[in-house]
Amino acid sequence: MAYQTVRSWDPELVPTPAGRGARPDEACPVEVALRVISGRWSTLLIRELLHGPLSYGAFRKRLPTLTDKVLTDRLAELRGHGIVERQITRGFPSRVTYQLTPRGEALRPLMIELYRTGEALLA
Amino acid sequence: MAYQTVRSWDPELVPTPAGRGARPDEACPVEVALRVISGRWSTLLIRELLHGPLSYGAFRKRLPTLTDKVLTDRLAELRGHGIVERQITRGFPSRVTYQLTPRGEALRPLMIELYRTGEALLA
DNA sequence: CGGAATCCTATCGGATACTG
DNA sequence: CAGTATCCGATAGGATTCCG
Repeated sequence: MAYQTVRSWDPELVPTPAGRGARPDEACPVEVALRVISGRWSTLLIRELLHGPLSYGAFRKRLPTLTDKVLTDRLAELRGHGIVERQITRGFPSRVTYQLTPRGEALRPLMIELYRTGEALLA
Repeated sequence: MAYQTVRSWDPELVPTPAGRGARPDEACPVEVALRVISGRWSTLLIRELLHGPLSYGAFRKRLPTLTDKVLTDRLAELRGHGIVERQITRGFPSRVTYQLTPRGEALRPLMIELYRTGEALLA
């Protein structure tokens, strides 16, 4: 009979089997969360939207060095993840605004924790 | 006189000027935190180490599809960030183990929050 | 056992120009 | 105002081979 060391999972760190894979896994909750906030500029867009809805042009004013292509890419990605939605108001001029969905608002505690952890690492 | 809308920062979300930049910034706490956990396999290595020290070979056994190159890269990166340290025990056989530093242990709340948020997004 | 050195490819994101 | 369409260089990370 051979011995083996069985590792028990910390139930606070890894409460469900979904986080116990032996390889990168789309369904792992940690990766799900990371995927929606990952990508250059993503956290900046989320930060802006956590303060309220913005138009395309308002993004460009607040983040002047962000190019159209990347802004469009990121907004599409965030919309694809159900984090952001686009509101079009018809009329002259027709107004387009982006805002967080309830799913998007759910990112706030994570953003706060990221900030906190980053500050701790800097100290 | 022109009007302008001045945005006030949510002091819980962005408590210090370090997080108010208009472009991606290495010194932004959010990016600092993201940088140390980013990269494929990184969160898996951190998860393993949050359960205790591991040898190089133990990593390979627990994460069989992770290649030497990437494992070496990630460990070097995590060591460079001061998250992980390497302990060498002389003798036969000479033993090498990797473990989290106190800075590394400080990532635990963030990992838990990532998991929580990911589960919320999946629901 | 515990790595380092090469090579190769896919994706990412910046620059630029154009459009309804 | 609110985007699209191309192009293109830099990295990231996987496969493979070799080393003390």
